[in-house]
Amino acid sequence: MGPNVERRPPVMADVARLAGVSHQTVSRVLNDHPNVRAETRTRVMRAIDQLGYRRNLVARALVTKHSRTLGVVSFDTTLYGPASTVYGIEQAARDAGYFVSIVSLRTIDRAGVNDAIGYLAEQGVDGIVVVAPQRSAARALDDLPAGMPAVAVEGWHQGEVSVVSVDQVEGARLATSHLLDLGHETVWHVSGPADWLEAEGRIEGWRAVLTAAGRPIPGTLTGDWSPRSGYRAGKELAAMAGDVTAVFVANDQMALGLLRAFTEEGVKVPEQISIVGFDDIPESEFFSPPLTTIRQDFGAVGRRSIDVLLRQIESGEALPHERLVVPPQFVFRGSTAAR
Amino acid sequence: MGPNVERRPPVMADVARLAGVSHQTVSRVLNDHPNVRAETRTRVMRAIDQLGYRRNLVARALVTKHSRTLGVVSFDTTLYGPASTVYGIEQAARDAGYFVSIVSLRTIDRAGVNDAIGYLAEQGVDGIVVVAPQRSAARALDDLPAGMPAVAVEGWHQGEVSVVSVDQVEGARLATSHLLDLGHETVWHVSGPADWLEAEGRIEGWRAVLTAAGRPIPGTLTGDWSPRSGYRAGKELAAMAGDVTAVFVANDQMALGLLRAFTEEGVKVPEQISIVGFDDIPESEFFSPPLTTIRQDFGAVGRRSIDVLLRQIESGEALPHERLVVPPQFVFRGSTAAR
DNA sequence: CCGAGCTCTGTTAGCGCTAACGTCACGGGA
DNA sequence: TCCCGTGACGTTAGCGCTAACAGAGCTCGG
Repeated sequence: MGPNVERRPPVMADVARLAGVSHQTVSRVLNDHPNVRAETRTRVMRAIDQLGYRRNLVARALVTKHSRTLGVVSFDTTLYGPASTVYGIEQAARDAGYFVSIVSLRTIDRAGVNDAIGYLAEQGVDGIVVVAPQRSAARALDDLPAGMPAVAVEGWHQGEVSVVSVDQVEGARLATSHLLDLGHETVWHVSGPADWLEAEGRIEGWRAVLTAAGRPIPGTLTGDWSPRSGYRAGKELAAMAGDVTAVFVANDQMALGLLRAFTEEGVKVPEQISIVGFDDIPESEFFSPPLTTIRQDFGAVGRRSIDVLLRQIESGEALPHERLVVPPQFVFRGSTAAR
Repeated sequence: MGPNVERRPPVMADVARLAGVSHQTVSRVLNDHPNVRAETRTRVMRAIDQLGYRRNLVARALVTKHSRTLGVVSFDTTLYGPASTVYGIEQAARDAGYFVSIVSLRTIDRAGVNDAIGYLAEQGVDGIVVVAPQRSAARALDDLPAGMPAVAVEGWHQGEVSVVSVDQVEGARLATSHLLDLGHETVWHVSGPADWLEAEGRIEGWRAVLTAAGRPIPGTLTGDWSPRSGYRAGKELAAMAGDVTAVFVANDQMALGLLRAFTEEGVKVPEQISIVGFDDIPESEFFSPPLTTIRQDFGAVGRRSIDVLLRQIESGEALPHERLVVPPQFVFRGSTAAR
């Protein structure tokens, strides 16, 4: 044990000393500055891995004003949709050389989202992605710190920020039209919870198709995205089995609940009632019967949102906010049949 | 437009000037230092929100050597298990005042995990959680940067770091014993992919119970956790319907695949074959039939891992590494019945 | 043959904070 | 009265990096 018992990690100056150059030259090597002699470069490199040196990005961020870190605020990343979106975001960010700092909210409201954004701002993120599926949460984007690049995912469409989302209305249209094309007189709808933008969009698309076709519009049943709520809705629907022949359910998990309820009540799918879901979770294909549904490309949403955000960050300017829409895709499987 | 067109965000010195104190006093207010007069404190606070000042945690981290950020490296956070674990981690960390920086690997191997750890170390995280469900990945923990606090989740049990995991062997025991208690002669097993520690643990527990009971041990079918692979296994099993009366499937998604295959082949569950899954994903309760399974408390795993990690960080010392085990829970539903 | 213009490297001055120490006023015990 | 402890600040010196400039040695054209 010499005098340096304190094994503090090596810093740039240590590398410089060992390589016999100035610390600035080390910095130049690390940042691929062109004006460094090849011989000097290798000498520095040798010193670097001899000492096991790693540069301190915190110090770097302090002077460059760029942390190369992006903030993500999301809600319940346990759900398939948010989880997939965040995954897409993280992948795209890392491919572009950015880190991702995540805050996932337990309950989502304006204050919570605001706090989260505040924390991330203090932490020095270069930009923020807000996965804001609820109206109340999306509004928090109105009071972003000045000059903070940001993008909303599945969010509100008329704020000061760009928005990337799947076209929910179109998805609902596809689902509803499919059912009508099959000869069903009308289509019932089990919706997501109020205040969720996705739920609203799906109701809108469903209603629009029925209206355009001049069909009666049944009252909607409201769920909370969970299989259990779908199960409850299924029981209700089964009770009116004669009247109901087609149901568009706002997500696959609730559709599973319906399927279960119908099985219990002896209602045959698709013989008596046809069902269309939404999301295309990996399980849907193996439901009994396999679920006809609308696929959302969450990965694409994540990637696109990072594209938009990075363009904003790297231009250094407040670009005009755009609205990017990812098309949904109809997936035909066994839960729907002609009347 | 005055001379200060450049609207750079306010810094501590700006607050100090406005409040008529030194920047150090501002710092003291921000850090709740006791020796500040109440009147001074309020004056500073007023200046702070008059300017909309937010402190720069990057600068703070540079001098304190603590970023209050934790790194998490995980694999495919789209899957229910990892997603839930990461969610638990994030919640626990934030409750303790820490941020979470995530790296999710596309493919998991030693080099990838090592790189991820390296990035996080450069970024100045105070500690790292590695969700390392595969043997190869778990080994990357052997070459952590010196002095970096770390904890492995669902990982290898004999490294230099603490490990938190659900007791997979015990879970498999519960599943297998249940089936034997029901009067089945033996139990087949559809396992997870090789190299996955969870898959190994479940095989071990299953085999141990059969061995102890002196029952024949059928060859295992191997899946990849996906419903599709379960479906394939189900087709095989259905072909030998007479011989097979009970199957323990290594996760719920594959169990869903089996269910589907059995439905197609006209094999009745649980009348002809009983099935037990693993995980208790939210959907399981609504499968047809509802799935008997083993619940893993991923949230608890996440929370415990943060406990261990923070204890390490805050003690500032290399504590003896421990092995924390979260008990699994048996959940009886409709997919199993007496022979 | 000389200065303009390169390439390569070193020196200096911060980035925005906190730690450590210095200073000053006050107050109470001998 | 003096002394010293203590509360409430201010001042200074970095943390580990990069940007900006400085300077030394070289090439090359007129």
